[in-house]
Order: sequence, then C-alpha cells, then structure tokens
Amino acid sequence: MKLIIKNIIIDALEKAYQAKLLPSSSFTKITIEEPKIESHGDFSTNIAMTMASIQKMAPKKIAEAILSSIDDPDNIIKDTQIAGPGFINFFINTKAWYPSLAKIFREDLKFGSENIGKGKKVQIEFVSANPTGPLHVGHGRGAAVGDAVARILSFAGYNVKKEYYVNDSGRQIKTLGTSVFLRYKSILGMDDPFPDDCYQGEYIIDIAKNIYNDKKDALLKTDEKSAVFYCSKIAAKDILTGIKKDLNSFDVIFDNWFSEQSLFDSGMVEKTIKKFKEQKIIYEKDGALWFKTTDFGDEKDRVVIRGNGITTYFASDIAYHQEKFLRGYDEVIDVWGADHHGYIQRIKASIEASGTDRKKFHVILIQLVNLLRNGKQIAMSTRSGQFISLKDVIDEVGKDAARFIFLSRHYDSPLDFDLEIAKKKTNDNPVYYVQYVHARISSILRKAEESNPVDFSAFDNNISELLLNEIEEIRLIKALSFYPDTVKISALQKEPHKITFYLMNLASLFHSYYNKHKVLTDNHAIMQSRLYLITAVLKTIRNGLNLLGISAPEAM
RNA sequence: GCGCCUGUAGCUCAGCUGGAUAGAGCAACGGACUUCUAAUCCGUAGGCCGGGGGUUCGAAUCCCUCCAGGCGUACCA
Repeated sequence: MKLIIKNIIIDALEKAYQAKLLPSSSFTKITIEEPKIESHGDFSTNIAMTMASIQKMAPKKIAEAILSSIDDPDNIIKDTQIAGPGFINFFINTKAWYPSLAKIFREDLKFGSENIGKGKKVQIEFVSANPTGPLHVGHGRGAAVGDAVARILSFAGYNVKKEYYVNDSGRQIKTLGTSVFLRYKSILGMDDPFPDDCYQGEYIIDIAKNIYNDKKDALLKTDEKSAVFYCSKIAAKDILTGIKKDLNSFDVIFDNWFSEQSLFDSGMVEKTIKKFKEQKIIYEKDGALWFKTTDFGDEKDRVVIRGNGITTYFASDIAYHQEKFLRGYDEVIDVWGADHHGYIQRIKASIEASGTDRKKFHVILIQLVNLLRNGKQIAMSTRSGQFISLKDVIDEVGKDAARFIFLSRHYDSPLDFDLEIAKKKTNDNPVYYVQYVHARISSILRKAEESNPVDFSAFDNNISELLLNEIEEIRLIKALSFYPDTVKISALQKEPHKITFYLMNLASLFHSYYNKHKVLTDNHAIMQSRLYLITAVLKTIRNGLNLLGISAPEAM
C-alpha cells in the first residue's frame, strides 16, 4: 500500500513537471510515513517540504501542484489534504485495504517474509557460556535474543546457522577439574581445604559423586594431574549436557557446538599466530607475544602468548573468528554480555588484519539482567554457587513468559526480571495478553464451525465482497498490513523487540474490537467477513510469536 | 582519566534512523461480565523527553558540552 502511494506520487511529480507546474525535474527522495494521529490520514509525505529549496517554491504551492497532477485509476485514495507546514495527507478507501488481507491468506505461514536476505550466509553465535556451571538468567536473555534474531533473519531470507562456542580449554576448565577432584577426595574422607577460587556450587559435588560411583577410589591411584584432567573432562561434558538440556527446554537449538580445544588440535591457533607474525603485526615484548591491535583502532596492544608460553583466551578467539570466515559466512554475528564490550575492538582488529571487511562482523551487546522477586533483587554469583539458574526460572514462570520478557526490551537497556510479575496473568505480563488473542480467535472459530463450516472461498475470487467498515476493523487491517515492514526493520536492525511491540499493539487493537463488535452474528455475510478478518489476525499473531519462539495456544 | 551503554509520566519501557498535539502497560480514580473466554474493554488524571548550547522549515531523535547512573579499562575468561 505504501508502495502504491509512493508510485502515485512519483507519477504526479513527473506529470506536474511536464505541465510546468514545477520548475525543476530534480526530486528529493520520497518518504511515506504513517501519521500517529488518525486525523492526519492513513499516509503522509513530507515531499513538498523537502523539495522547497530545490523547487524554489513554498511547500504548500508544491503540494498543490502535486495534488492537482495525481492520477488514481484504481480509486485507492478517498481524500487528500495539505496540512501543517506542508504535509500531504492521504486517506485510503476502505476497500483498498482489503487486498492486504488476501495476502495473509495467500502467504499464510510465510506472511511477513520479504526475502531481504537473498540467501546470504549468516552465522550467529550466542550463549557460549563456559561449561563450568549451569546457565543463569543473563544467559537466558542472550539465548532468547540470539535465537529470535536467528529466527527473524531466517524468515527474512538469510541462510542462518546458530553456533555455541564451547570454552573447553584453558584455566577455568582446569579450575573446574580441581574443584571436582577436591570434592571427590572429600567423599573418600580426604578433606583438603577447598579454595575460594574453586567452584562452590552443589552441582560440583553431584559430579564428584558420579565419578566416585563410577571409579570408586581409582583416581587416587593415578597421579594428581591426570586425575584433575579426567575430572575436568567428565565435569565439562556433564555440565554441557545440562546446558544443552536447559536450552532445549527453552526451545533454543544450535546447529553447531564449536570446541575451543579443536582450534588447538587442528593447529588453527598456531597457524594464525604464524600468519600474523609474517604480517609483522605480532611482536615480542617482555617475553610475551603481542598483537598490534592499535594498528586497527584499538587503544592498546594485546597479549596473545604470555611470558609463561601459554596462549591467552584472545589467541583462540582470534583463531576462532578467522575460522568462522573461512567457513564462508557473509556475515558473522556475536551476541555478548555488555561487560565484554571492551573486547569488540580487538576482535575487529584481528578480522581486519586478515583482510576481511570488518563490517561483516557484528556484535550484539546485551545489557545485564537483574533478577528480582517482588521488586527485591536476588543476589547472584556463579562462583559462590548461590544463584537461581535459567532452568529454575523456566520451571517457575514458563518458557513463553521468560522469552517474552527477555524480548520485550531493547537489548541496549538493562532488564529487571521480576519472577513474581513473570507469573502474573494480567497486563503486567503481556505475554498472556498476546497469546490470549490467539486463544480467543481459536475459540470463536471453533464455535463458528459448530453451526456452519467456515468458508472463505467467496473472498478468494472477489475480495471486495468483504463487509468490513467499522473503524476498529480498518485499524486492524492497517496494522496487519504493516506486519511485513515490521519484520523487515526488525531483521535489518537485528532488533527482535520490534516484533514484540508490534504484537502487543495488534493484540490491543484486537481486544478492543472484540469487546465492541460481535463476530458471530445473525447476518451471515458480515459474520463471514469478520471471521475472515480475525483469521488473518490469528495467522499474523501466530507468525509473530513464532519468530520470538513463543507458542500460540488455541485455548487458555 | 579514557572507552561503551543508559537517562522520556510516580514505576517499567516504546518512539519506526529528523516530522504535525511525545505514546503503551503498571500504579491512582471512575465505569463495563444472564453476552464469541473479564488472562478483556472504555474513560479520567499524569511530561521543561537529565541540563545548556548548536545544525534547519521542523529535534526526544543529528552535533558539541556539562551532570547523573551502569559496565569495561589484565601476560582473567
């Protein structure tokens, strides 16, 4: 519809110029927007104002020239007006909206998808929590956002792969092994002191118990180093299994689990360092190897191999990102917690150093989550083991509510997640507000089917047979017709919350309509039309919720 | 100190990359269930968009500056 209006204006501009109503043939970019206020029409354009200096005419004169040159053979425009400083407002004929409903039926599950991705290969890496403990709410936010972005991009025609980077190498894995081994020893009656920097959580003890059940005291008979190594392997695997399970119950499924250790095993880390050495962007200082990230906009150089010969986490991360682009992705997205923002520059540096355009790499920084109960903050710390895990949250409030809350805010702003609010079934907690629309419509359709089979075939051939004239109906159709645009913007900006807000708005329009007008009426023609409309709403709500990974229940 | 993010109604947040009279939900107040699900709806009230400058026809939105909060600033991850 927007496009139609735009084309009408383009034609009018051309015609006005031919008729010498406008002195210049150079026109500025035409933007069409939907005014916030209904009395300003369905669409408006500021073209007359932006062209004022080029045409050397007053905006209102330009607007008049355009309007007098408009052709509208399909009778789409009901009325126009020139308002304010020179806006041109368009009012659309009711029947002109109907085809956008037909589109929803035609495209059904694909409605809203515009293929802006054109098959572009995109990788999105998210969560990637260290396998040293269960996922917490912060990871949950990353999971919800990453997964929703992946769903939206796929829907918009990108070829998306979801990846989880497993930090199964390095110091903290060793710490994990040590923690488990100490607990294991304590089961065997050897109570060595348990250091503060070891993982304190209950789950460590559970893992130690499992190892004891399996091996009894066998580990004491090997040397301590291999015993710790064994414990770390078992523990990491065990915890990772738990993480996978939790993500599964959160409806987050990864295409690939990428092991950090594999970068060492394949020689990728070594190879990358060697390559950068040859490029002379890695140098030695104070016994360590430094990467000259300052050459690429970072504020200081960074160590890749420490004085003790051990590589830093950054070294494997460089190799990892090299590896990602070697796999042929056109775009790589990382979802990180905001506390990692200092890391962006150096990763970008490494990408640019290898000749890849840094614009192909995009970081979504997610702000912190504060977990609350009744407005009171719940203290959280992985190390101390005093925390509520993502699983606890899902168990308590449900997957749908949790996901919706995570996605109901721009990821740029910190999020207060209140467990008590998340359980409420009122407007405090809009997930049910949106789902309720789906359930309500499903219920009406069931009831309609009882007396008469619902049959929309009459509208397939002639959409103008629809009888939808109520203002609430037009508002709904308008909102529905904006859904593809919403998806598009959400995909381009990688901002899932736009979908969330769209759905809340659509839900609000529907609930208002529902309360004011009855769908199942004695007038058969009106009833069929309204069933058609609400079915379109149902499909759109279902599609939108699906992009967020939230279910659309048929009854509540 | 430097860097990133944030500052919009009492509270929690939107605001479509510059548009017209800044919007929702909650909380407050007043209404609507013998009705297709009241997990809903309708109405009232509530604002120097952190402050100050600029850019232009036009700024919550862009630029500068100041103030406040969060995070980061390791040969940790």
